Amino acid sequence: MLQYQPVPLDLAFQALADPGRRAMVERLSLGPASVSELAQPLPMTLSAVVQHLKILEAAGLVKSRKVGRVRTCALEVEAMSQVERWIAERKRFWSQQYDQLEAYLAQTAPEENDR
Amino acid sequence: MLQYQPVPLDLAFQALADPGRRAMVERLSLGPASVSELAQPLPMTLSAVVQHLKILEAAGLVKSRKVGRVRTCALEVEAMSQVERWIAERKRFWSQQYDQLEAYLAQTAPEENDR
DNA sequence: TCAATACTTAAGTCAATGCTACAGTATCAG
DNA sequence: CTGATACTGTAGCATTGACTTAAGTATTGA
Repeated sequence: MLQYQPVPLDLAFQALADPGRRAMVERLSLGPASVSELAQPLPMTLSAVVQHLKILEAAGLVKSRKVGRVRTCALEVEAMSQVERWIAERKRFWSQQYDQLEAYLAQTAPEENDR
Repeated sequence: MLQYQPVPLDLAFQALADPGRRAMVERLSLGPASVSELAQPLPMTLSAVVQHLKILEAAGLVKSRKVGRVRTCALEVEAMSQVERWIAERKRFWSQQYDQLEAYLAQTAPEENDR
């Protein structure tokens, strides 16, 4: 548990940017599934699902194993946690104020406006 | 505090997928900044930064106000929280097991392997 | 052994993205 | 009033991304 050199969480954010991929993650959050099971509710070919799966795996968000002709996939919770942590840390700093923008502007110039 | 009609977090995830945009968010997590301040450390034109800013604002992650000729930007913590929450909820379900994939496979077929 | 199942891989297409250049438009300071 | 400052907006362009179709390769059940 020394250091996660975590495939820069760049890949994770990029992977989660796609709605189809997020749908796959949602499905996997309920438990492992085969590629076909992942594909079944999605409006795209199996081929496309396999491609998305590769992206999720490259991002470390999903892991899979093939047994016989079936590939079973599962969520990698740790990668999810990394993303979660990044957000939590950005929030920590300035998150006290109800509305930081107004507060900041009021502090320097009183009563000015534009958008 | 009735209901956040939250600009589908699709936009938020998409916005955070870009490294430049995440850099802007990181900067803003330290406190409000002008457009030029946001642009200064980034290897792109001001014009590009403004475009990224629009995407962040459309996603609800950033808010801005123009006073005089300076536009001041700040993080919208609530939108960040929504993203955080989505991840937390996906993690909740199956996250107990150390390695859910192996556990699941072991449960159905013992000792088989491929990748 | 043979057909069906469950992926896999490779092209190829088409739209969305991330930039840059360039041309403004409002302030602001002197 | 003038030149600098701080954006703003629009084209144009080179990539990247999300799919599809088509052609496999293992596995499995009868």
